[in-house]
Amino acid sequence: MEKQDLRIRRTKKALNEALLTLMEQKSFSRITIQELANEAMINRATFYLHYYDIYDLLDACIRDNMNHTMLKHIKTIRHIEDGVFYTEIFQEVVTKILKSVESNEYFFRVMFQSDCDKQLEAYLIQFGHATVMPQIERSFQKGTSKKYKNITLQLIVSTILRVISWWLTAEEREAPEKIAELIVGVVTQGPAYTIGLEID
Amino acid sequence: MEKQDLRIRRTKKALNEALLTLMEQKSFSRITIQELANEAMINRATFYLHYYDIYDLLDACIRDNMNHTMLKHIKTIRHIEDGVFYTEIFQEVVTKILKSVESNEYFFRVMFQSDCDKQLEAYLIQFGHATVMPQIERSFQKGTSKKYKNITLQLIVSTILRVISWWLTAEEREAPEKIAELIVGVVTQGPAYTIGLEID
DNA sequence: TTGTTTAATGAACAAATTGTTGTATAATTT
DNA sequence: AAATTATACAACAATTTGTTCATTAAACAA
Repeated sequence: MEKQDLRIRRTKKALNEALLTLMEQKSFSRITIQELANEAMINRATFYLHYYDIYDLLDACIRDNMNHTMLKHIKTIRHIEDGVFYTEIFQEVVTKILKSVESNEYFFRVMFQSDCDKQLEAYLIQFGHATVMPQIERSFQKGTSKKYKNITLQLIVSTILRVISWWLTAEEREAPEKIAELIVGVVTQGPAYTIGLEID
Repeated sequence: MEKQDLRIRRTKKALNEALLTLMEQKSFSRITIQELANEAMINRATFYLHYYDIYDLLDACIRDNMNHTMLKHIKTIRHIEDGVFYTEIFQEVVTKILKSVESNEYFFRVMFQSDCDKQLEAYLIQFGHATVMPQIERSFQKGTSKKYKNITLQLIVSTILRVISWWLTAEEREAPEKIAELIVGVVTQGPAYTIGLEID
C-alpha cells in the first residue's frame, strides 16, 4: 500500500475531521453530504470521488481510529488458552485498551454520544471473528461452549464498549485501572455480583 | 385516555405495519415518508397529521409492542431485595419475557435485524430508570454499588437484548427455559464462566 | 526545472425528498 | 340527521442526491 497523493490524503483527513465535528453538533442521521463538504471546505463532488456515501466515510473513520487505539492491544490473545481464562492478563490488556481510548478520547466521546456506535461495535465484533477467534479456537472444543462462542464474543465486546461509554461521560473520571477492574469483574463474575449484590 | 377516532386508529395501525414491512426489506435509515405512505396506502400529508417524523413513528411502534410484551413482566420487581439477587425468581421472569418475545417474534426479528435497535434498548433502559430503579433503591445504598447502579442497569438490559437477538436468529431455536438459564448465568456469573471457561 | 499526470473545482442537471398549505370529500361521531 | 373532523389531492418552495463535464490547479516523476 503505497502512499496516496498528498491531495487525496488532505481531502480525506478534512472529511474525517468534518464528520466528527458535525457529529458533535447533530445526530449522524441528520448529517448531509453538503454539510460535510462545507465543513471540510471541499467541493461536494469531491466527496463522491472518494466515498460511496456517508456510511462509507463513517466506516473509514472508525477503521482508522480503531486500528490506532483499541485493536493494537488485541491482535495477539494471551488471556485465553486451553479453556482457561487468565484474569490477570485480561486486566492488563483491558487497562492498555482504556489508556489508548483516553489518548483518543475525542473520537470515542463523539462516537458514543451519536447514534451510530452500532457500526463501531460491529467493526470490533468482525475483528474479533477474524483475528481473536482463530487464536482461541481450542478453548471452544468441548461441551456446549462451541455453540455459544458467537454470543460470548458479542457479550464481551458490548460489555467493554458500554462500560467505556459510561466511563467517558461520568461526572468524575476514574482511573483506567479501576475501570479495568470493573470490566474484568463483570466478564468473569457477572454484573450482579460485581456491583455488590449478594447472589441467591 | 379515551378511544381515538376509528380513522385515526386505522391510519396509525397501517403506518405501524408499513414501517415493519419496509424495515424487513431495507435498513431503517433508507426508508422515506413517501414509501411509508405508499405501503400504508395513505396520503403522505396524512403521515404528518400524526407523526413529527419517522423517528416519532418508530418510537410509537416500539412503545406499543414493548408494553404488550416484555414490559408486562418487569413492572414489579421481586428478584432483587435488600441487596440480595434471587436467581430463581429472576429466571422465572426472564422465561416469561422470552415467551412474550416469541409471541411477537415478528416485531423483534425486524427490530434486531434493522439498524435501529438502539432505540429499543434506550426505551428499555428509560423504563428501567423510571419503574425498576425506585423499587430496588434500597439495594444500592451501601458501598460502591450506588455509583455503579446506572451502568449495571445498562449492562443487564443490553445482555438480555443481545442474547435474545442471537436466540431469534440462530439456526436451531432453543427453548425459552434454556435461554433464560443462559441469561441468568451471564448476569450472575459472567459470560466467561457461563460459556465454560475456567476462571483464573 | 519541466513536462506529465491527476485531483479538485464549479456549474449544471434530473430525480427524489421534505414539510406545509388549501380546499374538497368522505367517514365517523354525537 | 346534523355536526365534526380525518383524509385525499394538488401544488409549492427548499433541500438533497448522485452524476457529468470542461476548466483549473496542484502534485509527482524525470
